[in-house]
Amino acid sequence: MPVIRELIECARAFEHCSNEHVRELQLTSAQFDIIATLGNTDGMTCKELGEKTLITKGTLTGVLDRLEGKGLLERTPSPDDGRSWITRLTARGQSLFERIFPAHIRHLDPLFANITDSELAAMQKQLRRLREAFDQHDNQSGTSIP
Amino acid sequence: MPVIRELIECARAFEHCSNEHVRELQLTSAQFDIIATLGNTDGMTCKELGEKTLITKGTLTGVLDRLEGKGLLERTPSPDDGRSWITRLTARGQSLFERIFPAHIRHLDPLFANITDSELAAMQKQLRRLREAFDQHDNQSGTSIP
DNA sequence: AGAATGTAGTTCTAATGCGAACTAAATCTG
DNA sequence: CAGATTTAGTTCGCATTAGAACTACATTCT
Repeated sequence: MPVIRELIECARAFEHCSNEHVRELQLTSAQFDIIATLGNTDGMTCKELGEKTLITKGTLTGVLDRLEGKGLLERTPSPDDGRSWITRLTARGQSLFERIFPAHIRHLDPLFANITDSELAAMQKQLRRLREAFDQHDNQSGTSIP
Repeated sequence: MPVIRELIECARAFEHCSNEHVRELQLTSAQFDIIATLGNTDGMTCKELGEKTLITKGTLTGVLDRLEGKGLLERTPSPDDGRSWITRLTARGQSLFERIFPAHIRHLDPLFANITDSELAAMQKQLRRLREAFDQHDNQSGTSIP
């Protein structure tokens, strides 16, 4: 499965590039991901955050705790749903976001310099297809009820 | 960066598929990876193992410790290099490998059923290109010495 | 309304994961 | 050959990861 190897290496290589820049800001990759997702929004629930950032809910609690500890975000009870919380950036968090997010984009941008948009789009399509095959397989082995 | 998102989702989806099967054998993904890499070999050094499995050396020590604890592998000092160890499967490890490796391949095989070899090859090539862009960027920011 | 079921978040455990500091051995210098 | 620099592997600290069990609130169904 050389594709798989390349897939994983590629994902790691990207994360490494991204990490390198993010670590300078005393943030981890996951923490940056959250800040970037919450930036310029009115906040969202844990569930939404998890879906957008691909962080599992069990992990999310810890990541959010640490960000809350740093004073970068706050959690308020949801008015609509008693089980749920709205997580949003604090003023400090928002200002951090505004400072680092564009810089991060600028940092990553050159990575894609030699690849055209249509190539990227093609890759995305292929990857999606592959992922759907994986997901489908998951469901099949999960649901043995006819 | 929707490609990146797809890339990461795809890698995770695969690992999830793989995990599901491997966990039944009381192994973690990383542990299986080691077993699969050492199977049918005369053993190799930590460094080689790290390169082949993409596991960082710091992590590797722990993974190998646990496998050694299970009696699946053994470490003997390298005759050539006093710093280095040869890690190889024990008889139990080898027999486990022979039992589970083909089964794992059979488990994963259907995932790729709907994708042709040439498509996979094309993806691999694209991913490689992308990864090389990432790696290159790493080196650039790392080495500021001309 | 009341029971069964589902869902949002938290907590827990065990294992990675990464990077940095460390030890010991090897290799490269001069 | 002595000293400086690499390299192999371990150790450490901290954060993340998956997954399962748990709590509390919502929804559904009758």
